[in-house]
Parts: sequence; C-alpha cells; structure tokens
Amino acid sequence: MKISAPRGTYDLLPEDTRKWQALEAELRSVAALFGYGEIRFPMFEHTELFLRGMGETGDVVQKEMYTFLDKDGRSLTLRPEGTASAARAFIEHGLHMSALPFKCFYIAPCFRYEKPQKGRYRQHVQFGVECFGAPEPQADAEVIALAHTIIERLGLANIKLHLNSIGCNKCRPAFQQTLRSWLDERAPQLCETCRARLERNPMRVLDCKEEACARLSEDAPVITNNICLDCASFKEKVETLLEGMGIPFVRNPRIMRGFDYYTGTVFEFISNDIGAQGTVFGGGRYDGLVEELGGPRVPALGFGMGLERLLLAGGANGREPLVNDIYVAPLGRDMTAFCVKLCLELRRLGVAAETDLCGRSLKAQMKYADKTGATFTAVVGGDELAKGEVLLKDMRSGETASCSLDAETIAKTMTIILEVDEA
RNA sequence: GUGAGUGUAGCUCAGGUGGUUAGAGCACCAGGUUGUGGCCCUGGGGGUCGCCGGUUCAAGUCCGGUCAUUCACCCCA
Repeated sequence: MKISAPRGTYDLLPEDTRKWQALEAELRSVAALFGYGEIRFPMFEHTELFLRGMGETGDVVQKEMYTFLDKDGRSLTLRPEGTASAARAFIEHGLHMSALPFKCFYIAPCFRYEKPQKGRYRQHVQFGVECFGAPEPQADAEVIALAHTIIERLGLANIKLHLNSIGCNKCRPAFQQTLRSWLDERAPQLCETCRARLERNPMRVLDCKEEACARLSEDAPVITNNICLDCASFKEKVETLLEGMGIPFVRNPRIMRGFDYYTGTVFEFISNDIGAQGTVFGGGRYDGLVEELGGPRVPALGFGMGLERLLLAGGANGREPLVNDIYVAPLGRDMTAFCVKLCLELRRLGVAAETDLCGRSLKAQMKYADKTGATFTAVVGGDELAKGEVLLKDMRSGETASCSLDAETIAKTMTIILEVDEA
C-alpha cells in the first residue's frame, strides 16, 4: 500500500524550498527594519492555553484542534495559531518588565483539522507579528505599515487593506445587545446558522455570505456608529496616521475576526484573485489577552499571515543565485579516489563541488552536470593527472580554460572567469 | 460537517455507444559519438487503469459502494 502525505499537508521539494527561503528572508528583513526580533515557541501547548486565549466558542477551538493526551494524561494541542503562544511566552518570561513595547515575530507551522481547499491546509505556515505594551494608535498604524511594507516589497498589487474597529469591552456588549434585538425582530429572514449564532455572537451575522443575511446586514446597525467615544477617537487616529503614511485602506464594518481576544482595531489584507480564501493577513488589537492568560494588564496587537496564501498571491520571486560550483567528472574508475578528494578540497575552499556517484559514462556525467545546472565542469583522466592540468569548462558559454590541477588554482580560476562573465 | 467535479506510467493527458498483448508527449536509462552537456536519431525500463463488489461470454469503459483529490459552503491565515 502506498503511503502519501496526510490530508491537507504537502511536501516542499528543493525546487519549491528556494521560493520559501526567499520569502522568509524578505519577511525577516522587513521585521528587522521595524524592530521586531524572532521568537520561537513549541509546536504544541497545553490545550488550556488555546481554550482561554482564543475563546471556547469559535469553530477553531470547538472542532478544528489537533488535541491529544500525552503519556501522563495531559491534554496537549498542536498550535492552531501563534498569538496565544507568544502571549504565554511573554508572560512566562516576565517580559512586561523588559523594555516595552516588546516586539516579536515568528514563522511557525500551524495546525487545524479543516477540510482542505485552495489556500487552506491542515498544516500551514504563519508569519506573525506581536507587539506587547503599546497602547497608542501609532502602534496600530505601525503594525499595519509593517504588513503593508511586506506586500509592497513583494510587489503584490491586488491586495487591499480592510479596516474596522469592533469596540472595547465597554462598548461592544451594548452594541451586541442592540444588534441582537434588531436581528431578533428579523430572525425569520436569517439563514439557519445565523439564527444559531444570534445568541452567542450576533456580530458574526454581519459577515455571513448567505444572500439573505448579507442583504439584511446592509441595513443592520453598524458597529462603527455604536462604539464609545474613546474607541471612535482611537479609530480615527489610526486612520489619520495611515493616511499620513500614504497607506490606502477601505473602511469595512464587516471585518470581524474569529477569535474572542480581539478588541478595537481589526484588519485584513484581502486578495481577490487567489480563490475563496482571500484573506492573506488578519490581525488587530487584543488588549485583554495577556490578562486573560493570567498576566499583567498589558495592551497588545499583531497579525497573522498565511504564507501559502501569500505565495498564491504571487510573493514568489525566488531567483536563482549565481554560484561558483563545479562538477568533476572522473574518466574511468581509477580516477574516482582522486576526484573525491579534489571535491573535498574544493569544498573546504568554499566551492560547491560534485563528482560521480553512479559509475556513469562521461557523456551521462555531462548530462547530469547540465541538468543540475553546474556552472563549471572538469574532466579528470590519466592525461590530466600526468600533466597536472585540467580544462575548466564554462557550461554556459561552452568555453574551456586550462588550469593547474589543484583545488586552490581551480577555485581561483573559477572566480576570475565568473567575474569576467558578470562584467 | 455539507455540496459538486476528478481519479489511466514519475508528470500532463488520449482511450466514440463494453471486445484480444492499454497508448502519446514530456521525464528517466542506454546506445549512436569507447575524452565532453544542450539539438537530433534509435532502443529500453516503467501501469494490479484509486480500491472493493456487482452486471456480462467479456469491464479502463456500465452500476453500486468506498477512499483519495480539487473547488465551493462553513470557518479562517
């Protein structure tokens, strides 16, 4: 029986990995420009962390977590997202006593038991950014600017920033009450799932895609008009700062976010041309999370970004770097010991070197060198050994250059030829 | 969890209304050129036609089930 990769997972072959490494390098570089340092946390956590952090009502927590008991009967869960872990680490290491804000990022595989489709996997990689201890709207603007810089750097044109505020724990309950009673009166017009949602989280009705619900929610009370003065003024400041930085956005009162920990600013970067799962970044402010997890009262915000979706949207440009590498072809079995040694010496000098491992004919070796993209080849036979000289072949031009048969001279000659080629 | 589409070689796909040893292109290997890649030519390896069952003298083809996969709903990154 054939064994394939589990549902919703995928392999990255060396060819694909190049793209990922290029993308990750870009992300690390942008994070550094904004003063964010990399954090790494475990792939699994106590289940409790996610229950408390993300709220027990959401779909992710209720039915999509990879939860298991370890041998001591502890309930552990493969992380479905990174924010809870980052907050836990922040608390655990007493980082509220460090220089605030504490700004960190991560590139972490996340796990959710979902039905796969385009842009959605059971294991996906998130780049996430968290900023702890910054209460001011300029923090929101900066985090959004970071996200914006990423899409700018990657040259992704068709991604739009959607911005909203879902209010704080002072004004949100009141709005939810208003909305609930408004919807209650019109309950018969709602779809089945939305009627179920009414009690628990009426705000989710607003971004339901069911036609009837969508039409109804056009006229529904809007959060933006119902948040408290503090929230409204905060929202306005964030918008003004974004405008000042020249970052375009659209006000979208339907942006909600799925996890309970969000407060105030929420945003998504949405692409229209990567299928139904168009949200590439999603994030916002979660001032209550750290305290909810047993830490001090510290405001926080951040976003998560799905790298698979970012790549779908075109953030791929993995250009192949020009490397000085050489394929050393032994001519006949007697030459293998010499070539193996020569390759090792070349590698010590920083030259990528390969030789025959399959006992192939010269022609087959040349084909291999061609297919693997070797920049240089050198054939080593009895003549070369006797004369102490080899021909270095530049595989792009086909030209050859004679050179003394020792690692150091070969390495030097290769460098010179490459420099000439570049000019 | 719900719905629809698709499963034939490593990859992309042909295989009218069932009919003998299941094909092509690309890829792979070898040779043509016994000391030099790309182009060309010749040859070769590689398939339990997703799986199980049914109808039939006969199933890649028809029927049922199942699994996988893709897209969409739900939800989210």
